[in-house]
Amino acid sequence: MTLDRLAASPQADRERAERILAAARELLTAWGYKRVTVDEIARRARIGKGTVYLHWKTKQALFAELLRRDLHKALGDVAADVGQDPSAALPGRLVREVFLRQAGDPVIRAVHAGDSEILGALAVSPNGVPVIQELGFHALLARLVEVWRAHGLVAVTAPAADQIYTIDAVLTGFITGGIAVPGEGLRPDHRADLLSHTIKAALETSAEPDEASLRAAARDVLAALIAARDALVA
Amino acid sequence: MTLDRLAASPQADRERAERILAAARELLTAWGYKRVTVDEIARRARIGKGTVYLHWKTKQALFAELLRRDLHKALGDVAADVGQDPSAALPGRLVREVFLRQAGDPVIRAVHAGDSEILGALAVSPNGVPVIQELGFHALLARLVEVWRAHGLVAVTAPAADQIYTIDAVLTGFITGGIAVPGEGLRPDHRADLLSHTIKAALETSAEPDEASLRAAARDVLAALIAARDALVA
DNA sequence: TGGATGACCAAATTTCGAAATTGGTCATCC
DNA sequence: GGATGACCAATTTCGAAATTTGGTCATCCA
Repeated sequence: MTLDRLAASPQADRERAERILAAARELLTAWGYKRVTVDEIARRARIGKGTVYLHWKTKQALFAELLRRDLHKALGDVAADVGQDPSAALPGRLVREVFLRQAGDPVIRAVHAGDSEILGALAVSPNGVPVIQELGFHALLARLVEVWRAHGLVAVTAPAADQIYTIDAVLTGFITGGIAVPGEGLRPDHRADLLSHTIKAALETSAEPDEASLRAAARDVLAALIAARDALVA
Repeated sequence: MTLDRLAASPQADRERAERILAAARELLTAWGYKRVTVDEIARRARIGKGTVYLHWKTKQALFAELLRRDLHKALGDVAADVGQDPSAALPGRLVREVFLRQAGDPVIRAVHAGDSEILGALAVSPNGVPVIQELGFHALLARLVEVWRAHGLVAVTAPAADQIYTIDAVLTGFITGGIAVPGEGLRPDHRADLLSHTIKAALETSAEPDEASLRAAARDVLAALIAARDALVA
């Protein structure tokens, strides 16, 4: 998404873009989209303001790439987990990983929570569609459910649409946190365990999956994650 | 919570208070707390503005009673269900009922969702505590989990605090709805079914409860609901 | 000579005092 | 003596002036 235009050297050019993105990320989590000025980003990256516009056409485009970068990394990390251990492809386990990524990254959390305070103009795309949809999260979730069903990891007696909705609602509930329970007495990884257990109980088949089908499912889940990750670059 | 003060007749006085509350409820759901003026309420109730202040000391006090009234009725309704059918006391069933009440009542929904757009100054009490906590929702939930555990309807292997948190998060997730899934393609009662199934799977013991303990649990659940309801009046 | 820059501009946002509105009171009136 | 609406202080809204900011481009070196 960087503008095509020659620089001193492709090497230096890329490194400069990284410096700009790093400055933008810092400011975004600290101040939120609206309060961050391009001037301030340039100052932190120790370049002129005009130089920012040699890399991105608009402020929005810059932050959109920032979002894609973070999400790209998160999806890659989750995919790596699945590659390491096939059982990480199970619904409960996978949702657990997603939860922990957002707990550890303010930007990703903002996306999942639809936090317009931080996301500002990025919260909804020009078409009025929430970024998280724009970013293909729903398509990925639908694909994952499809894979899980195909490999018998979740019950096929219930409609896939219901399972998608359930996962989305439960994940959102754990991310935003409940209303009634005061304070955050629970550690993120413990909350992740509760979420994992809930998803597992609500969706996974009671029978333990055999090694072979789990391994096959993991391969498809991995492919879906990588496909979703790579789709971000397009 | 009405001010103690003599009126033409206790009968007429009470009826007038009801007219005021009805007008306030209409306006609250249509415009939200902040945009509703006491003047407009009085106009709709066809009385002078000063008369409103013969019933409540402040605008906040008026709406606080409105909230309590709606919640009082909802808790009574749920209690009635449990009285009718003991199996309505099961976690999944009970949460289902709560979900349907909030789906059907804009004021209750606003309370559960923490909708400060509608609740305005009511969203948080003067102490900065969310209304829903102030209204004892957490205490009720804790008590219900305690009862369910005592009667073997939910597993006692997991800590009660975890179960309370889980119910709260899941319920909140279903009320606010997920982020990724576009549109509301699902009917409220169908969403209620999915919620019910999720809670049941995540918390209830696998063994079907015997008639006797279910009946005993229902009695305690009923008592807890009534106690929570009556606590609103204090 | 072309990549980097910051002065510059139109548009959006913030400021802040004036004007209007509103929660709450109370002298007045049936 | 219960009900009322004119009235008041305090808050909110309005709006125009002042400031800020996203984005451009003539200028400047390396």
